[in-house]
Amino acid sequence: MASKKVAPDLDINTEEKIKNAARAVFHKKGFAATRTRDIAEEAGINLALLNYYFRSKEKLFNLIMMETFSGFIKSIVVIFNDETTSLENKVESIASAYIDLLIMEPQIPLFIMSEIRSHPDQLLKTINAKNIITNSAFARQYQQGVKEGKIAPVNILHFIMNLLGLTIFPFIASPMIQVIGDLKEGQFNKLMTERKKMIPKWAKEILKTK
Amino acid sequence: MASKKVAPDLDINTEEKIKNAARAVFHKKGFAATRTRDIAEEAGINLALLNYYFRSKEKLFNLIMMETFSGFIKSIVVIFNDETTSLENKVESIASAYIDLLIMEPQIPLFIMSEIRSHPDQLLKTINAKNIITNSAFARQYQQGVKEGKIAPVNILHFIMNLLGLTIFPFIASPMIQVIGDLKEGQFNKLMTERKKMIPKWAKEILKTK
DNA sequence: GTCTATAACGTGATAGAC
DNA sequence: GTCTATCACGTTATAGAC
Repeated sequence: MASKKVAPDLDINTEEKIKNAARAVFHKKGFAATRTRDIAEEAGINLALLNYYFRSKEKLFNLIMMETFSGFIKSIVVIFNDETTSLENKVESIASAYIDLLIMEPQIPLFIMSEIRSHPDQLLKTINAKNIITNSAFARQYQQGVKEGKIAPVNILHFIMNLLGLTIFPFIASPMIQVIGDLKEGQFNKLMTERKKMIPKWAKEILKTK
Repeated sequence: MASKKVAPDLDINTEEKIKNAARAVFHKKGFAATRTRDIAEEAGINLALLNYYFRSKEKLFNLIMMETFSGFIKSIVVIFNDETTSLENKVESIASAYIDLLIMEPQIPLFIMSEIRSHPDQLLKTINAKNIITNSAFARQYQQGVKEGKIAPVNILHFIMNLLGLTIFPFIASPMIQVIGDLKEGQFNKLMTERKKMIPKWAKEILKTK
């Protein structure tokens, strides 16, 4: 039995090689700026093979987009719907999970936000809208906190925007941040790691602010 | 003398008409997904005219990119370097100025962040790096606050990321926010307007949090 | 300055040999 | 399944008439 390979796709099948290459290139350049030839080259295969396996650039893109987007959303949904954790716990988990993910794959948020601009439907299919939020344990705990006077009576959407903004925005703006802060290799990720501990503290104060 | 027109470009010259159309289309779709024909059509002129005035798609894009980006940055720089206002004042001004701007032109942040991904040099030319931050009145006031124990000793970059994240991120993620929140026409902007008052309060708490 | 027509090129996709 | 060669098409850019 072959050993699990973490590193490059040496002995995995061609279909997987193409998908991995497509993911990398699409994430980096977006749909419109990506040429199928780029993907083929990245995968170390011939252009014709790409169409043999996936029929078209668009079909391949849709596949990658769906996988990336649902993976990105799933993290939130799972954490938000955990009945066994406190609101504070959920905030910590979100910050921690996303920062870990985004240190590994920093292009994901910009990729998703950019492509949604041109394929807005993709989004609506994958998410089943308000239910995710309206019916989550997270929302119930938030409203409960408001009722008990522990949380300021502010629209929960503000808090969600705040939490995601604090967590995700730095990765979207990283080229600007790195220039503004004159950061060297690795310093950016060090800052992001610091934020895993800071964001829950900031969020806690935000929750109390009227 | 002709009266100032806020609305459509009826009697302005062709060059300006093309630039306005190019700005609109590039902002919406990005460089790669934009076809020069789209711009020509939007401008109500012929495709050949575009090349007559601007030589190439890329030259036209660079022009728009420079204008958009420097306009976007200038707001920060001016506010950050005002010696006559307090730190708190500056936070209010940033939130207020950017939210007003982004309600009018919500595509700007995503446009800038996306295009910097492919043209990272453009950025470095326009910003003269660390000086903007390191030498600003804002930075001095921040360090002063830390020294006096009024502000928690946290890297100023964190605070900048927080402030911009709270202000700008909702516009970048607006399609997602609108679905998650099941928002109707206009409700999103109403939320953003609320944030003009809330962000300074949240920022104030964040500044104190160790 | 503005248009129509077209050249020149890049890219997605397929035919067909192996 | 994989490759080379090529087609078909869309897009940028220009030539040339008005």
